[in-house]
Amino acid sequence: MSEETKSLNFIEHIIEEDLANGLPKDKLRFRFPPEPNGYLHIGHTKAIGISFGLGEKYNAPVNLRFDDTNPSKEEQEYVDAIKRDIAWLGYQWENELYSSDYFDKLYEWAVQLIKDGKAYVDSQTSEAMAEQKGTPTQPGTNSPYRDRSVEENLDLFQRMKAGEFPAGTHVLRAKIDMEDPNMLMRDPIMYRIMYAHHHRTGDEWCIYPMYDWTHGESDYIEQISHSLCSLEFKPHRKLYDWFKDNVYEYAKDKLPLPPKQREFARLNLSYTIMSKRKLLKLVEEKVVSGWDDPRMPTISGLRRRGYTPNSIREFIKKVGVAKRENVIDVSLLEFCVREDLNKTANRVMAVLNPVKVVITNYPEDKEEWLEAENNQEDASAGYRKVPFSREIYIEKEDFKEEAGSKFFRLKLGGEVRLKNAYIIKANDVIKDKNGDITEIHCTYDTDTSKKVKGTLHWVSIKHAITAEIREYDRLFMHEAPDSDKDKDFMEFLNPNSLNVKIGYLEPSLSEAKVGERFQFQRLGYFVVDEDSTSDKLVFNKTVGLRDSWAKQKPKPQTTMQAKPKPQQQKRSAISVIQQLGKKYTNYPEDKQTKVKAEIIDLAKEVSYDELEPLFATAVKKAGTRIAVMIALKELLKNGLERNEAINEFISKALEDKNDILVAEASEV
RNA sequence: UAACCUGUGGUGUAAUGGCAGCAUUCAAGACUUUGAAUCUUGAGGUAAUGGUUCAAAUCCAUUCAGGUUAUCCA
Repeated sequence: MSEETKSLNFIEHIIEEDLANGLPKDKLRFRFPPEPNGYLHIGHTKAIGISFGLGEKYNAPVNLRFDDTNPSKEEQEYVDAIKRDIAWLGYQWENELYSSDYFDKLYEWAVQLIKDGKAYVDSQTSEAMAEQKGTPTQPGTNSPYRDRSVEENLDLFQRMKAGEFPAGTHVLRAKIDMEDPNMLMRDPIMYRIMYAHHHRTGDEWCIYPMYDWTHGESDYIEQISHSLCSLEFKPHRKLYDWFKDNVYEYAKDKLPLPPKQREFARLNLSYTIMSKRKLLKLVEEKVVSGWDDPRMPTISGLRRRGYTPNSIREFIKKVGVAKRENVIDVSLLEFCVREDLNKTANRVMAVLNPVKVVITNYPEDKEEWLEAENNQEDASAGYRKVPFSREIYIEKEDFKEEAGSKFFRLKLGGEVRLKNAYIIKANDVIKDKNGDITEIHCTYDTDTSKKVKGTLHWVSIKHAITAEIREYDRLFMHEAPDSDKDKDFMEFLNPNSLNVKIGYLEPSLSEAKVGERFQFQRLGYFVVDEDSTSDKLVFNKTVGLRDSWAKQKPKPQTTMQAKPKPQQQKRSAISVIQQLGKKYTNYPEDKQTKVKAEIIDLAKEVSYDELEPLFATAVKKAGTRIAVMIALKELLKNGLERNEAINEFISKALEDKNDILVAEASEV
């Protein structure tokens, strides 16, 4: 067997084990089963990435199955949007399927279960049934209809299907166990009566199967080998298996592979929400412009924001798969787009907060078209020309009349390089009556070989084109907006999540097309929004560049006072000694020598009061005792007086069965 | 407080009993016609306590903490 050096996640381990136990590789089959009741968001991408990723890894088919068993919530619009988003991410499904395709088969199996005495029609109100259900701590009680005869059940179920009863009057239940500690096993409902138009089956059905009855059986019909879902479905597994085991008896000849449900932790992203219901609320209350608002965590929102499919797939890969609750920092997502866009986005110059610069020694009617590299990360991206003239804009932030040596940008009397152009020196400023700077007067120097610390981006005023620039901040000001028990997530909305301004861009951008991505040098990545028209460009800011300068100065009026990172405290010397000790006996000799020296060094910072409690360390923990002994020796050497406790600790150590400990102790 | 699940640097994820890695984040430096990128270096971790073992993040026990499950939703 070839040694797999790459690390596997727990699902891959399960699959490898199944393969090792004889599951043929060509039987591997996965599925992604969204309900078409909303748009896909970044959280779904994890599930998509897992199942489709496994498909790619094992060269196995992955079905796209719409779980459409509740016609009151589902719409074709969502089906279309989901397909578009998955395709955009670059995944290919084997078959496009619908749970509703299996309504006939499910009905047939339900009848079979009734015949076998494993399902019955209950005719109580939902309140009465809830009452009998019990609680997690109290067992439930049987329905009075539980022991109806097979004939009666068959008759009623058939009439339910035929539309003879109003909604809510009857349900079909599986007959399992009302006392099962797992609430889902207490005679779960399999069918309810619902007179609703289904986006695919129309008015053909008036009874609809419930999730638990549908999902596992759909997996089974499609011969899915591993059915992967999020952790919240863990309690459903027992029921999933119950249905599967029973149905297997009816169909095993034609459908030999019983699927296996496994659960992983869903993705949570800091400063955002993932609940479809809550996202819908943002749309309905017009907090955002729609499902594809660039601030939304939906795939369509991220797409419009300028994220690339690649960056999202990379993000999902980095996030990994496990079973513990997690909150992923948005900075990881941002890292992933920057990494991708850095390699692919062409650089251009744009000024968003302009101040005018007049180059006094540059002729008024002169203009030059200078060569600029499109992307130094990609030699094939080529060059373009940018116009230079006597009057240009630079960013207000890039000029100060006076500043310290840490300020690399333009200041009076200082020199700075203009990207792709010349070196200029600021000589004078002109101010209006409010004292605001209206013009900076500079002189230029054609010798571009000299070294200057700062480089600024700029645009020629005469040639600049304007565009609407939409800058976004996070939608919520709380790290976990929907986790607060007392406050509604809407209270954490950031009132300044959208900032619209006019930007001045180099003229080459007049050719830019919707969806095209650029790096505005020194500012960030921007994408042409679909709101652009032939005479007005609109750009969305995808993400800023990393800015280690901004971190050094106190943040100006940011609305979003980013929470200071919890200090990564240095650990105390004693706890480090303790930790080093734990493994001591485990190390090879040369490492022991190194660790010992380290402990001796650390012991200089340790007081006797810190050390003494560790004398009581369990006898078995020889390593820790050795470390304590080494530290103690160092303390004694530095003048610590011996006392009762020390003597006892040493004499006990001398009798220990661990040779290293004895050796250390005897040196005292 | 019934059942089930989960605890590894700030965050995420590896290590199936054998020297706790990787990524991100943060910090310092080098380089730089983007205070970007790149490169170098550093900081930071096995929830606690016992036990089994030559050897424990890993196995056992106890404790602690967090989560999930009670819709004719999925």
